[in-house]
Amino acid sequence: MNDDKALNMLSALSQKTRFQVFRLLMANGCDGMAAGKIAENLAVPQNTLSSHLTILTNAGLITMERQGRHLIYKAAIGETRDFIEFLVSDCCQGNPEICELPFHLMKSC
Amino acid sequence: MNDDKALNMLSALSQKTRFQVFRLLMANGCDGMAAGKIAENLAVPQNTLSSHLTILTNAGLITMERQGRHLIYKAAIGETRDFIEFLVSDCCQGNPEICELPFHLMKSC
DNA sequence: CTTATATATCGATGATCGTCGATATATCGA
DNA sequence: TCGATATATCGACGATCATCGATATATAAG
Repeated sequence: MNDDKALNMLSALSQKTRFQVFRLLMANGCDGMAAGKIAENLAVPQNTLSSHLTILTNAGLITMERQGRHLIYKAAIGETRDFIEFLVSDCCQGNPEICELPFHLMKSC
Repeated sequence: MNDDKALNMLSALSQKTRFQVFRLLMANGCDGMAAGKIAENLAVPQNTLSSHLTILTNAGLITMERQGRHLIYKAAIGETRDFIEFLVSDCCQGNPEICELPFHLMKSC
């Protein structure tokens, strides 16, 4: 994790539809969900959603794998954990007394 | 915390200068830093930084208080904790086995 | 091979955003 | 009260972004 990667993730998540996609996939866990199912769930046009999925994938927040004609997207749990750890890491360096930060997050799928 | 508030925070953080400001203030903890000092640290023009500070403040990520001619900005630790908890809260609802999530974050100043 | 399904890419358009010069406001010191 | 310091607001411009119709690609079924 580094500044640029974290910024990409933030910028990917800072859009309503993409945020909803991310949360939907998070809630769906290891099963993932096909692009079409996601579009249906969120009532977003197919091509619009597709470009959002590309952005989330490039940011490393979700992953894609093909299953026949379907593309299954899943939340990238490990990357998300790294991202969040990076987000809060600074509050401890200047003033360690402010934080209690051994937070054990999400196992991978 | 709710979707709109989280989205505002994400969108505030998804810009390089604002991200640097946030991390600088995080590292600076309870002392905070005057607007001018922040601008100097990050080598950003005064008025540009000022608008970024407004955006971060409106998002609830930082706070402002006047000290004489100076405006002291500080990271809003409690709000940040709420934000992060909200970010990862969903990964546990669908599949509680994925997460181990009692993470105790930052005390307030 | 042909048709249907699932999803991506292209291209254009309107909207939002970051930047910065100029200016305004607020506070302090003399 | 006046000048200096600290910071905010305004206005405009160029750049980036989200959306969506149209089209392309890939896979499966018949």
